[in-house]
Amino acid sequence: MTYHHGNLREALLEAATDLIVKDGPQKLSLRATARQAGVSQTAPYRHFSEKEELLAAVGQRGFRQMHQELESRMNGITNSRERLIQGGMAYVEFAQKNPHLFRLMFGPMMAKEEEYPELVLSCQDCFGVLLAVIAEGQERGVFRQGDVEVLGTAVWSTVHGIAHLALDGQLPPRKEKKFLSVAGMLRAVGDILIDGLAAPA
Amino acid sequence: MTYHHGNLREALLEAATDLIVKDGPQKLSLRATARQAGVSQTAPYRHFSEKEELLAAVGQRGFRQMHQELESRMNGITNSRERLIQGGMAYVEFAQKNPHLFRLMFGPMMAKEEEYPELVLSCQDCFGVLLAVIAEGQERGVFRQGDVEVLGTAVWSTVHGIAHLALDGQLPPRKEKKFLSVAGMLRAVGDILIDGLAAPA
DNA sequence: AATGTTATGTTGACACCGTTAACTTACAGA
DNA sequence: TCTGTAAGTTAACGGTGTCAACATAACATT
Repeated sequence: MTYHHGNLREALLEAATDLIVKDGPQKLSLRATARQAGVSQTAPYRHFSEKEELLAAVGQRGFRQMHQELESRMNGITNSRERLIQGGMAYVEFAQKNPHLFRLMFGPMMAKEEEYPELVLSCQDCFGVLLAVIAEGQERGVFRQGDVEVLGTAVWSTVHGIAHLALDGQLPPRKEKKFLSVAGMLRAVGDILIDGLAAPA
Repeated sequence: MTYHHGNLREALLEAATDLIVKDGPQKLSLRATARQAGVSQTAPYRHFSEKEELLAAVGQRGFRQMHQELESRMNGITNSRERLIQGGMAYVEFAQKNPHLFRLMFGPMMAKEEEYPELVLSCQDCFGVLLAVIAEGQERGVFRQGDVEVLGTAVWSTVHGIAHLALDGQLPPRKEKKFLSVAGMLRAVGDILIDGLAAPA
């Protein structure tokens, strides 16, 4: 038993992630996080200047995890169109499996790039995965020519929007159409988008 | 000066909206809201059972305002394709003009349909505007056939995603491409999507 | 007009929270 | 071994959400 914890920063991130996954970022208290890590209530201030900084670090961890899941899902698929779809599926599934974390990742801290540059960078890392797929598809003549970032933004926006709407329970379209799963919805929407993205015959 | 306020519920919503627009929903305190409305700190509990219920009501108001702005923007435009684009523009501009409110509207309360059915309904009202445009375009043979809600979800997802990414400062694509405005981005992305949405020649 | 009920406001209190200040302990290099 | 610094502690401040108990105004019935 040491007075110094040794690796408190990581322990706090673990604890905070646990609590957030359970109850959402709104409910997270710094004191509860410290408690969960078995440490006094002000110990976190040796590692994070304020609560929001801890939250940003948790978000950054989320992006790293998502990056990993994206790559492992698309691994081994060669068809560009299918790679894009599977990447989108992994993205949406990540959001559905970790709704609170996803909301935190794209929460209000994202808008403050000067304060949390690392958070923004780890987000852009994920975007990079998408850009690579599109560039590859362009080289193979599967996708239309044009600025990769513009095409990428089109895809990202759509997938990101689907993820958000799914979290909000607005997907699949309501009424009596519960038979359309989120995955089915994503494929249907993806088909429309990719038709527009396709290279002219 | 009356003991009874007369219309405290509306006054509280006004006050809360003001405070949220200024500092975001996170910072809003029920007590500050009461203060701003010139009333004791527990008076709000006569109109809202808890803080979140007040927030949900503010979000609902946001959806009503957005609905209005959507309709007034698309008013008078006949070309279906352009109607869709302009509607999307109004949607994204609303998000950019009211970032905190937009985040609140699509915040965690949206996921609890049983607790806040009216919030969800006022959201679907906005979706309805979009569905109408698409159905109209289908009748005119401008858009491809198919389930209106599926096509609508495709468009909504994209526009919604763009709005979110814009709030997060991820739009326009970073690097040196600041020349691409959000509006320009929306049009570029919209073109891709609508190409996929177009009726076969 | 008098009276009782209910809706709407008030004060006071409780436990919890974020954050700062001042203090203590462990370790690392001279 | 001494000393400075990093990493922990306790104590305290003002603010917050929420509940219980109380007060007043509006209204409905007679």
